[in-house]
Amino acid sequence: MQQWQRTISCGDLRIEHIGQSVTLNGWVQRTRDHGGLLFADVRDRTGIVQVVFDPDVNAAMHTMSQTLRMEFVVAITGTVRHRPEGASNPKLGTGEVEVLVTDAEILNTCKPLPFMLNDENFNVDESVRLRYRYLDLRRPEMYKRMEIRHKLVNGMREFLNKKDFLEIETPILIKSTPEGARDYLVPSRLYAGQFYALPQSPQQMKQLLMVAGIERYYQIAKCFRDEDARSDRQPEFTQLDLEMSFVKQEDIMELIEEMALEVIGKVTTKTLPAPWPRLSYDEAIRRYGSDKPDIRFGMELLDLTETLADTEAGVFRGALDSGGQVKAICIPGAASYSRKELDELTDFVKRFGAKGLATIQWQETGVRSPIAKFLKEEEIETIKTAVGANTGDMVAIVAGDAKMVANCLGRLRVEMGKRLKLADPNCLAFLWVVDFPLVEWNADSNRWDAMHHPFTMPHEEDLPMLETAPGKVRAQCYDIVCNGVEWASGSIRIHRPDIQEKVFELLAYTREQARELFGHMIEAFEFGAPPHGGIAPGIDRLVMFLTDDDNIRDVIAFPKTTTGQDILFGAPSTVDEAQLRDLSLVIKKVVK
RNA sequence: GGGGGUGUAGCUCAGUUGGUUAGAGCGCAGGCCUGUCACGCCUGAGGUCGCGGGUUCGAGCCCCGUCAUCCCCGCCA
Repeated sequence: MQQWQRTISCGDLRIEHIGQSVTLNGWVQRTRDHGGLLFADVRDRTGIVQVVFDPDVNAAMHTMSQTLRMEFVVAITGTVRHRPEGASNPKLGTGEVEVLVTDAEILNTCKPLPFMLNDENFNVDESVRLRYRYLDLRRPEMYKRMEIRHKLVNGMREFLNKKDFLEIETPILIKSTPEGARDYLVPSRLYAGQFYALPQSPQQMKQLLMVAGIERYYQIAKCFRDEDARSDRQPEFTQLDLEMSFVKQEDIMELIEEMALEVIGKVTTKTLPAPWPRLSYDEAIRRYGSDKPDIRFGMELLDLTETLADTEAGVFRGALDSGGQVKAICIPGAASYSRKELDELTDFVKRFGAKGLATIQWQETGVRSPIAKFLKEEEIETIKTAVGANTGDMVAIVAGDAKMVANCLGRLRVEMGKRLKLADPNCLAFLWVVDFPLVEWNADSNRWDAMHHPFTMPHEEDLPMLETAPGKVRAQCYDIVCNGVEWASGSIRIHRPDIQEKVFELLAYTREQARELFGHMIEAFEFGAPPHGGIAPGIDRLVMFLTDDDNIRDVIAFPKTTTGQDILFGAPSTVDEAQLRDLSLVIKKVVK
């Protein structure tokens, strides 16, 4: 074949091309050899089209076609024609037409595959897929994920460029600050015993860019955190990192909401309720038991503390007397749950610190409850009224420390929402969670910890409480949550050295410690730092929302396993002793 | 750091109470077939039952350890 480059993509072929001679490039998805005619499905990234090798048209090509195997790389030249009556394939976009091959060339062969790329019920162990990721990514479902990801990132860039943002790269080798997550460390060759760290986020750099007068910055930023992975968490992930000067919280929130609605709206058919609701942290915890509530369904937490204020039931009395709470969710239709199912739910909440799960089931035949003997009949009725339960429903009650109660019932609510399919899968329910506490008491280390990070600006009107009631100080901090998952986190930063100093003091940093860790930041703020703030939405998670994936690895081209390894490349790996010597690292025992 | 699931052919899986030569579908190899599209039909090759140890006359199956992977808790400012 003289000229093998494509003239059209496989997936684009339609009736309007009938009669044209075309050249296709792609991979052989499958062949169907009928002895005479041989059909082959040719795939490129746009789709699949059937080509026909007919011995009466080109005997040599027909003979050659019998050597074709799955995933051979081919160039096909032929005439587009209508498929015969009754032979069209409605499953393919190109199903009305086919290409009658006049010439063809095998551009490359392919070994027998380690797994089938085109199984209808694709179900291959992930480690096999990752080992051969370049094959896995050939599958149209994977290609679509990469394409959606690209479109989202591209949309964000276009939107922000239009709004006069500058995209600026920040370094990957930076200084380690032992705050928050564990740092990935990179040994320095020139300075024995010293290390760079990979950024957990470009947080400090982008703030310095604001001091530098950039005013509007963004970056599609890789972030690194050396912590254990999860199905929705990788040690290496991507954020849209963004920072603005001379703005207030409201400005950033409006901008990001506008961006998200515009960019996401272009690539999804899911419903995007707008404007996004706003919930204070306190309200989110109170109603949903979580600072990242899924608001696609109700089943909100109900406070029984008042209802049971005078109860003599030991389980509740103890919690109330020690200043705790009694809260509940009402689960519709759960009155029929068996003992086994209830035990399972009890085990579920116990994982999050609950001592137990008190249940009351209102069945047709009467009330069924393991705690009935501790409660007066009218108390059970009061509870029923308080939670609005009907016959057929069940109330699940957790008592104890407020934080634990919220967490347990919040998790139980999400779990039951899943089981009962209460959430609309075609809805992207974004919302803002605002007014986070600035700091949180850490009982283990007996000190206040920053809830967001130590550069977060308190609410102006709460500043006086920094010294008197730090736990009540609200931060100018705002998260975006979607369908129960944290998507973005942002804040207005402290730009005044005096406030920053007070916060460091509150966080129990000595002047020396603060200088040592954040001296460069403190100093920078002394040189005319403008008021500024920003936000950082997660790219991987956004793609997951749109592709309905619950596995973050599926939206990343080359992800790590849950155990932090790269199966394709074999990372991490041991290195030459010479390399270690260069880095002044002596490994006494090589750990596999 | 902890809890749980999985590991048998290239892939997906079955494998009875511990008992002869470990099976199926797909893929692969050879053959037949001119309208299939998960083409069909015939034949064949293909196994360190994750690895190591133990119990037993005998282990894919039971016990101990270990490795890999997945899910979760801790952790993730």
